[in-house]
Amino acid sequence: MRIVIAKCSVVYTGRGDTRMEEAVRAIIIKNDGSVSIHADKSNKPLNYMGKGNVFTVDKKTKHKQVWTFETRKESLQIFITKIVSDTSFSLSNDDAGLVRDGTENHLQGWLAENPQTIGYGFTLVSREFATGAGAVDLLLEDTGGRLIAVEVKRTALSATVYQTLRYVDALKDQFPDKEVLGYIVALDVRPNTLILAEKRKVVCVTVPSNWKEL
Amino acid sequence: MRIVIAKCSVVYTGRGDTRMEEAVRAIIIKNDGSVSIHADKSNKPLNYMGKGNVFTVDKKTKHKQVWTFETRKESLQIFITKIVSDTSFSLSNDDAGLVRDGTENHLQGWLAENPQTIGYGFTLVSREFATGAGAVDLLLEDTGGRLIAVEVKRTALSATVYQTLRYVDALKDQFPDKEVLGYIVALDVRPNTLILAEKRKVVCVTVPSNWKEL
DNA sequence: TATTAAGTGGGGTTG
DNA sequence: CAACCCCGCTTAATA
Repeated sequence: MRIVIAKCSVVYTGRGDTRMEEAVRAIIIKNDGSVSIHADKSNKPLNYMGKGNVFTVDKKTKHKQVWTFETRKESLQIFITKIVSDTSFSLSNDDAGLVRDGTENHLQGWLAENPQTIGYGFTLVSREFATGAGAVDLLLEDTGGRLIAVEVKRTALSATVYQTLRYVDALKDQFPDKEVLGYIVALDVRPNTLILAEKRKVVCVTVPSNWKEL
Repeated sequence: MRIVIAKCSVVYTGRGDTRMEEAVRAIIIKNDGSVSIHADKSNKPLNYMGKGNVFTVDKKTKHKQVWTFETRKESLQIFITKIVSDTSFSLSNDDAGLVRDGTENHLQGWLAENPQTIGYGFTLVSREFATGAGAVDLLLEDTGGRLIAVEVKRTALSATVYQTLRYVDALKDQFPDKEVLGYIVALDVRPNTLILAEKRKVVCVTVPSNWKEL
């Protein structure tokens, strides 16, 4: 990992076009070839390019250089005016990285094992059940033999309601003799989404954020 | 801007929960208080926290420290085992940052002024026209007096088709005596999206990525 | 390989 | 503050 502090301006062309006027910034070049350019604020870089680029240095003079990072479709050029510092460090190259807990996937798994928390007497029919409109997260059945199509989300938005309705319609086609209900189970259901869901007869269940402790 | 190279493990709790085993990583602490932790790959940090946190250091011994970054809702703890390097740099504090060109907004503006590029004889009725299902990007009219609801996107996905259909339905309610057509104009239309769009009678128009030069 | 969906998504705009 | 939508989104799962 190489960290360069330099006065520079930057031009990017590819998926979009961006440019930055001259300023003193931190340039981080990593082992995999990725590069990011940082100002002294925000955890996000001002500009960046992923691994897999070709890095070339065009030395006009000792203090006038153009660094080019190029892939087939994109190019990032750093016009170096003055280098303040240029250091390389050796980090762990077997870094296991980040482990996530409590994602939607965990929640879905837990709900599959505890369907009665969604509604009294509910039992699991299938997980990721394939309908004509895509796979529904959970397919349940209530004590009256009605099918329950459950869409699990961290945050439920209005599009989630329409998504659930498509599953319900597809299931009604598949099982013409059954009654089918749509449910949304989410950590966060927006007020607007709730209103829309009620209008379209979709039930929303909010899961407390500490569901893991149950 | 302070750059620390250290052997450390990390725990984050807040919007989600994450943890990282011990490894040598780069820790970047900026002037606005934001922090990010980097491995020697990817332009993105392994873990981070935005500005506005409270930074406290709990020194067990010279080489055993716990750095805590806390906001009201989140907390990031870095368990420092060994510090390899600890340097501070002064960057521009008046960095003007990034300027973007050629975004979807630009495209939408250009299309509003050149509606005939979408279809022969099309004329602009309104931009960001409010329907009951949200604002449609462009509302046009063809020579036959039909209304054209245009959704402009960089990349058109299947959800875009449903979004357009909701606009079309809402416009039919608003103008029961008019015929209403749905159009998607995008730089990139995925094959699957195209198939779905044809099935639902939504027209897709692909804009060449060099539209700016026209 | 391509498509879909999740993310500690981020960030801006509008009501 | 919430809702909505774009982003050079990125990234992982999946068909």
